[in-house]
Parts: sequence; structure tokens; C-alpha cells
Amino acid sequence: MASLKDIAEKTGVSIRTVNRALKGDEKIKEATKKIVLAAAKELNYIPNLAARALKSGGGYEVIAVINNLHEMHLRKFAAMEKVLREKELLLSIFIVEDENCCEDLLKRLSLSRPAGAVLMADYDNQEQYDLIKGLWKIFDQQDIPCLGIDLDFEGMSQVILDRSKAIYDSITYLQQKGYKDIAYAGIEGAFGNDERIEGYKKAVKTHSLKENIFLAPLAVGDEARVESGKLAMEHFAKFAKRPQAIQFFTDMMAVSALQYCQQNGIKVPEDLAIIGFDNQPITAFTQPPLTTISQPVERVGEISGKLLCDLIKSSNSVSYTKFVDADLVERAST
Amino acid sequence: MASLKDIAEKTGVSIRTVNRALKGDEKIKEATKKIVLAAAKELNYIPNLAARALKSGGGYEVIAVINNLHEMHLRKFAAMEKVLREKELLLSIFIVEDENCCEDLLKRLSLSRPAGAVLMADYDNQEQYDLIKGLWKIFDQQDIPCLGIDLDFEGMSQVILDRSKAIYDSITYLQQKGYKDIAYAGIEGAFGNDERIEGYKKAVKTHSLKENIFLAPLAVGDEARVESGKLAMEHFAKFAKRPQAIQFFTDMMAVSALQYCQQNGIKVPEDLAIIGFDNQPITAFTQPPLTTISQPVERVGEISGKLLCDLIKSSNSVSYTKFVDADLVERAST
DNA sequence: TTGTAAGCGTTATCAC
DNA sequence: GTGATAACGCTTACAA
Repeated sequence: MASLKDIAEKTGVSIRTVNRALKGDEKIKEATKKIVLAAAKELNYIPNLAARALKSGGGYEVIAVINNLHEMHLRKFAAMEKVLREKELLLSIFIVEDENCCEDLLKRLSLSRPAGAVLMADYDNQEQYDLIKGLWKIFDQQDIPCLGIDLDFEGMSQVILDRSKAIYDSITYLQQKGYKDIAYAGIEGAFGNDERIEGYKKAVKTHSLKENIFLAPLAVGDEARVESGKLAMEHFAKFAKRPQAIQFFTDMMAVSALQYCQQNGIKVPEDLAIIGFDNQPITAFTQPPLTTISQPVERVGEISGKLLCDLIKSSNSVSYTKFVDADLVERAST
Repeated sequence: MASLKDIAEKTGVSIRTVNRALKGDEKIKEATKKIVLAAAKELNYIPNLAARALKSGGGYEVIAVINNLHEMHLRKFAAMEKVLREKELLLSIFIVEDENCCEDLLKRLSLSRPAGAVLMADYDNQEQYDLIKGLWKIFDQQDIPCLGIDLDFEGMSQVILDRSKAIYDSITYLQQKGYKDIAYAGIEGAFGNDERIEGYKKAVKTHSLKENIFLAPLAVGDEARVESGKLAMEHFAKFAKRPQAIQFFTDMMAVSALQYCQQNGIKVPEDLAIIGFDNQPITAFTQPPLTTISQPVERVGEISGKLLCDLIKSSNSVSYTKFVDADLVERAST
């Protein structure tokens, strides 16, 4: 593997001059520069980033911390990695397993000091929240620039999906389609539920609708989510008049509601319009295909990558918050 | 940021001794070691990987190459990362974007030379196949131990799901449940289709069944897979007697078939039993829940991690192939 | 058991 | 314009 030294020897100039030629910005005779560049090309010179990082003090990798494995996260990874790669940063992943994760992270950091970190972890309960906040504190203490995605620790830079606006928009969309009695079915205390309710209430107010909210109790896991969809449908069935449209907390709930409708002879969207949240792969293939709210994962990843690069470069401790808009994916359930 | 030098100064011993204490494996007085370790902890010492890599030339990380983003892969990552972490290896991801991936990889390798690599990329067509094989050749040329997961380049070490056995087992299961006319619906030329057919044919022979195979044309993407499920159902509908059970190439196809049945008044499993392949999250919640074949992602990840560690350690160029058994997940569709 | 010192490839400060 | 040379933090042969 050719180094500056090799090029220097080959061309007969000093290492410093080779360096100047390669960097391009410093004063150097055109002729020398040409010769050096030719030699560099011939020797297949590739700069050694480890050496560069050593000299300049900075690490050259970004740790992505993640606990809940979803395709969504991976796609954010992908978009982020693309941005980071351009800045010659590597993306390294750290998977949160259990309550030892803080120790694990410290151990991980003892293997290499990253230039920055992204917390993509999410939480379902207080314990997890505390745990993840602990991870952030470690980065903070170590002065490692850290960006949270869909996380809201005070003082941390973050990229957040604007759930409130997303729901406001979806309710508005339903209202414009002519639906009048529009309900929201969420999950008490789940991450992002409050923001959704906020958007719902705002839309209800703006369009002078009747507020109709059902909250299922918090429970973790896919099965629980499916169960909550059924719970919601059973709740609304108790009343004389069913709502004309329901915005669900999540696709899982919505899909489950769809099944309930199928089993109980409720026609979607004629009798009841349904909107999910997340745009999971299934939703395109349900019966009928589900209208849903799509988190723009690529955009989130890209923005996060860029923001993190800025944080790494600037290294002042200001924290930024960036909101990202969701997209409404219209399908046959509305 | 504390360095060996800082610890040395604080404790009054030489850098070399600090290094020995931290490494642990060399001869050193217990007392000295204790003092040094305490100081290291107090100073929050984190080794500088750049410096280490610079000196020793060798990397401390494993690159995972991936192109098609699926939750499955991520879960393999997770299990693998756990194994690697124990060996003080970092997991770094490299996402394959396009036909420039070979150049990109070379560039990536100029940033850090990894200790090993895992190719988790999969392919749908010849071009992709060639591209990914190109990536492997780069690792091979650079003498970087490389493990393929569900990939079969000659001379490369690999961990492979035993699809043939999986299908043999599922057909046998159907036969033992009393089904007689058991069909296989696959996709011509898709990765793993031949192995599935092999297992199917073997089972047909063993149990003296009637061979009944339908192959949809190859097309890429989820929607295409769903479409092929419908194609398969339409194919089988043409005959006087529908098969009693169908093993599908993939969950997507099976789910689509399930929908077809619902729309056409075919009762599952009474009129027709259906088995998928992959155990995707949806399958637990379809109507009825789908019996499917589960790739033991955790086991695959773990085995891969261990095998890769062995490859890195031994550094001889023998290549290993390890087959992993799939699990049958029995649900209500059979 | 511990210490000295060289060197990995780069960058940057000086002096020429 | 160009070239010595020191330094980044770590590893490792060689001394002591």
C-alpha cells in the first residue's frame, strides 16, 4: 500500500511537497505538482485515514445505537450511511441488548472513540427510557457529538418526525373527503401518542368536528398492538353511531381493525374509513389496501447524517432540533 | 482525552507498563497492574483505534456488506454483533447502493482495513450476482477473511440455510397430517428456488406423492411476489381438482394466496392448506394465521459470528460451509 | 518485571 | 517553493 513516502522516493521530492501537491491548496510549482500527481496515480496511492485521524485527533466512525429492530431503522441507516460515507465516516452499529447496555457501551467505547453517535433507540416504558437516556449521558460526558432520532432528551440534538402535524393533516384529509365523525384510536402512554392527540385535537377544533378518542392500555409487542386494534373496534361498536372514520395509532392496530370489519360485515371504506401510521410493507396488500402515514425514512436518514456531520465539525455544544414532515399514503381504505 | 502517556504520568510507570497492564496478557506485577487499571478508569481512558490501526496495520472491525434491507438481516446482525463484541471486534456496515459498489468498497477499505467481512448481500439477477461476487473478490485479493451468508461463491466460506431440508420437512409434515395432493409454487430462477424444488421432489419420492409444481416468472419486489401468489392460485384453479395443500416459495406469495382464497370462498385449511416461507411478522396475524418456515436468524447470526472469528484467527485459506436448519412454525393455515 | 526507543503515515511548524 | 523535523497514540523489539 503506497504512502506519501513512497511517492516522495519515486519522484525525488520531499514528503511535505508530495503532501502539498496532493492537497492542492498550497503554493507549489505546477511542474512538481504534475510529476507528483502522476506518480501518486501510478502507485495507486490511497490516503491512510487512520494516520490522518491520529494526527488530527478525530475519530472516523459514527456509532449508531439501536435497540428495537425494524426495517424502518435499517432504511434510515442506509440513507445516513450514504451521507457519512461521503464525509469519509464509517458507520458502526451498537445493538442494545439489556439493562447492561451502559456498561456495554463503555466497553464498546474502549475499543474505539467514535467521531459521533446516533441514538436510534426507542422505548416503550420508563425503564427503557432511563436506560437510553443513560447511553446519551455517556456520549455527553465523553464529549462525543450525539444525535437522537425520535427521542427527546433535553439538551440533545434531535431529528423528530412531526407526528402532530401528520395527524392534523390526515384528519384534515378525511374531513375534506367528506367524513364528519372522525375518531382517533391510540395507546395510552405509548411514544408519540400525545403528539398524535395534539394534532387530532387541533384538527377537530379547526374543522369544528366532534372529538372522539379511544385509548387502549399500553402493552408491548406486535400481538398487543393487534389486540388493541380489536379493543378499539369493540369500544366504538358499543355506541349507537359508529364513527365514519378512524385514525389509528399504528398500522398494526389498523390492520387488526380491518380484520374486525371483515369478520363483522363492516365495509371499508363505505361504512368506515381507516388510516394507519407507519406505512409498513403489509399495508399495501391488505384488503382493502390501507391508507396510512409514511415516515420518510430516507429523508430522516439523510437529514440525520448531515446534521451529525455538522455537529462533528462544529463541536460547539449547541443542540439543534429538526422536525421532519410525514407523508400521507392514500390507498383504498379511505 | 486520556492517553497511555497520561496514565503513565499519573502513575509514575512507563507507557510500556501501562500498555502491559491494560492488555492483561503479559507478565506484570499484580500491584502495578491494579494501580494502572485504577488510574485508567479514573481518567476514563479510551484507546485510540486510529493509532492502534496505524501501528499494527490490522483492523479491529468487521465489515458487514448488505444490499437488500430486510428485518431478517438486521436480526442476524444483532446476533452476530453480540458474538463479535465478545471478541472485541466492532461491526461496521457497508451498504451496497449501485454498480459503483466495487469502487466504493475500495474507497471504504482505504479508510480502515477490517479484520474480516461478512457478505449478507443477496441477489435477484445475474448482474447483481456478478457485482456481489466482485465484492467478494476484492476481499479475497486483499486477504481479508470473508464469510458469505446465503451466498454460494466457490471457494468462499459460507453459512447457508438448508432450504432443501426445510421443504422436505414441510412436505413430510403435510403428508403426515393427511394431505395427499401437495403442490409447490415457486419462482423460476429466484435464489433458493432450486433447493426448495430439490427438497420437494425428494419428499414426493419418499412419500410416493404426485409431483405438482408451478413456477411463476421471476420479477423483483414485494408487489411482484404478491402477484405471483395470485398467478399460482389462478394456475391451480384451471384444473378439475385443486391440490389439497400448497407450499409457497415465500410468505408474500402465501399471503396473497390467502387473500385469493378469501375472495373466492376457498376455506383454509379445510379446502386448501397453505405454507409460507420466512416467518415474516405479518404471518402471525393473517386470516387464518399462516403456517410457515422460519429462518433461525439468531442462530444464523451467532454461527456466522463464531465462524468469522475462527476465520480471522486461523487465517489459513481453507473455506468452510455450514448448513443451518430451518424451523417449521405451525399455525392455523394447515 | 519494567523501561527505552523506534516507527506506523499523516499534518504542520519552521527554517531555508 | 521546498525540505527537515516534530508530533499524534499506540505497539513492540530490545535492554536493563
